[in-house]
Amino acid sequence: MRAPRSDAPDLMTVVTRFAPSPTGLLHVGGARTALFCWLYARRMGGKFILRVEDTDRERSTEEAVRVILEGMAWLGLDADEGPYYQTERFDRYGAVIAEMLKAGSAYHCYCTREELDALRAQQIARKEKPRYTGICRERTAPRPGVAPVVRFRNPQAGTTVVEDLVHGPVAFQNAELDDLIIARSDGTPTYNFCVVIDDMDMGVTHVIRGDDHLNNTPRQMNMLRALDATPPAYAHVPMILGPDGAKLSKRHGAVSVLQYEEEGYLPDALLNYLVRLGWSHGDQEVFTREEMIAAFDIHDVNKAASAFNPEKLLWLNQQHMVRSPPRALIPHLRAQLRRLGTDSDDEQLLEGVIVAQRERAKTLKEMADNSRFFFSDDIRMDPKAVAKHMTADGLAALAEVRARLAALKEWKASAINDALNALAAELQLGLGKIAQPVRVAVTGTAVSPPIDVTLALLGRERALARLDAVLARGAGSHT
RNA sequence: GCUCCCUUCGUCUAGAGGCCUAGGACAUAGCCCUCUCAAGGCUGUAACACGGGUUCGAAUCCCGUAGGGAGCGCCA
Repeated sequence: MRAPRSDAPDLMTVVTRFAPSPTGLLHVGGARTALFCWLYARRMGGKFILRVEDTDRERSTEEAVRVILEGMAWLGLDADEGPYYQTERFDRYGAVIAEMLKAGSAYHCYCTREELDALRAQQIARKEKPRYTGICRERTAPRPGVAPVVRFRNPQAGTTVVEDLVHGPVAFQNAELDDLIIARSDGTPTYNFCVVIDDMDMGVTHVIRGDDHLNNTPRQMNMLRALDATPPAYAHVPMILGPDGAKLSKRHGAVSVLQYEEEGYLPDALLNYLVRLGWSHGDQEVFTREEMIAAFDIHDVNKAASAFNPEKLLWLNQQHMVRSPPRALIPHLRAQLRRLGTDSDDEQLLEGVIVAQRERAKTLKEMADNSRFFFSDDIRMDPKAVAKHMTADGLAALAEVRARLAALKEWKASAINDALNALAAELQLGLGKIAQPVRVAVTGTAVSPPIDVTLALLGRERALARLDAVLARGAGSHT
């Protein structure tokens, strides 16, 4: 019944845990809390536990559990233990409650919901803090016809100080804390109690969680002390606000982290963004996973809430795309291509496209969008680009380009570049006068990677075929 | 209402009494580079919430004020 940790205080290895309740999605706020827990455990060579807080059977769903697990997996936040489920530990909670009842640190309360509601209403009317006044604290006899709840007997005097790792010491008067319910009238244990028992049983040394739990902490510490256990270290990290500084909403980030996968973000980029929200390491902005682990310290986390900035996330995502080995991006690009109804298993082409496009796209989705013409011959011609560049002059240049390119011995970017430049010089035109019609002809748009690179990647056959198609059409329209 | 928390450029942050004429990054403006679009380089605009103290000296320490947030459930 003791916290394992207190048996071996000298073997104080760090144990953290992420404990989401499966009543909603894993959004960026939760993901950041999970990240901090994970990072701190990794940094300290400790253990990271995943625990699902599903005591509220009404609101918990299996779907939510799945989404949370998938989100954690996508982010690469691997747990050393778990997932544990609180619903599988009800026997244990029941045993502890029985013990506390016997020891007198908990008691039965026979007040009905109606009575409690009325009490609360009165207190609010009197502009008092709504709280349980301890009506049943000294009651010894049961009240017929009422199934009791169990309340924790909180100390009424003194002060409880939370030595918070991010906030510093925070003092609470015990008199401000009322006797919270630890078991409902149907016997099921409540959240604040389960957390305490789980953290104790699992040997959690560092509770890293959202700011919103700071007020719960003194009660949890008091329960731990009533159980003769030493409270863990606490770190309450601030919440994430929407870009407008208001509470995070669906519009801007209160969506599943898996949404970011769909939109073409790299997990490491999202993690990088999240870790820099409320934490910094000198002037460094871009971190690999390893660098984050090496540099992270929970003590350096800021106290203030911070606003989510999608633009910076975008920038970071590009930084990560540019810095990671191109081949590593292949599966990601292919996943996005499939969403567009194409695909390719030509690794050389894929890698070439990634290198050519990574500086021109903020996300992999955008990269795929901009790269369709590399993978599908069914290209859409942008009417504006056609109107602007497929002029009589443009078509004339195109015909000449076609001839020169067809004569090329070697189909590679440098040779193509030389040929185009030579032609431009001969015709006394800027390279743009030639490159743009070619670009429109082979890509359908006025925007693409450098024309030599684009043609080289496309390959001789496909490039010439596309030029021919446009020339045929162009000739037709002039007759 | 009560308790607790928070407050540096638009945003993320650096800053632990003199190094601050407040630094970096995103965004933004201009210039350079340039076959398009980007990327990149350079330059610029832009902040210590307010008021009192303490001190030779305060973004940094103390006290108030204002504004924001959280908690106060048989929710988690």
